Amino acid sequence: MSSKTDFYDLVYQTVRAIPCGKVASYGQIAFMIGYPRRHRMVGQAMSHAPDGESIPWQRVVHSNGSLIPNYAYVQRELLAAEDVTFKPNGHVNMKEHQWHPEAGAGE
DNA sequence: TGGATGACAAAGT
DNA sequence: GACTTTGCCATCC
Repeated sequence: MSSKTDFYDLVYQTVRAIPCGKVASYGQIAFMIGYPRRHRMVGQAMSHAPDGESIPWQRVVHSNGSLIPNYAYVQRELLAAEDVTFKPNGHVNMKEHQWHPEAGAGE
């Protein structure tokens, strides 16, 4: 317990708990699992995350709604399939799709 | 052991 | 609204 591995595991479970058509920011996830200062670790957790575990990493975006520069193209396709809408500048409509854990998918 | 790096965030420009 | 600088924490060399 209280290990970095557990932190990653919490991230994976939280990300996996994101409902369809919703997105969450790194800080949002880090905060809800109890580590508001570890938003960086969330990103690293995703980097080390097993993409075979059905982890919707594409639902994880910047607090600003911008996608991951290196994966923006993939995210856009995946999120578009999730019924998520984008702004004319290519950013996610956080206002409409930001995940609210207490609104239904609460831990 | 110490320095550099990274799928970032917040504030400032 | 988009870019730049600073700060945070764990991992890699």
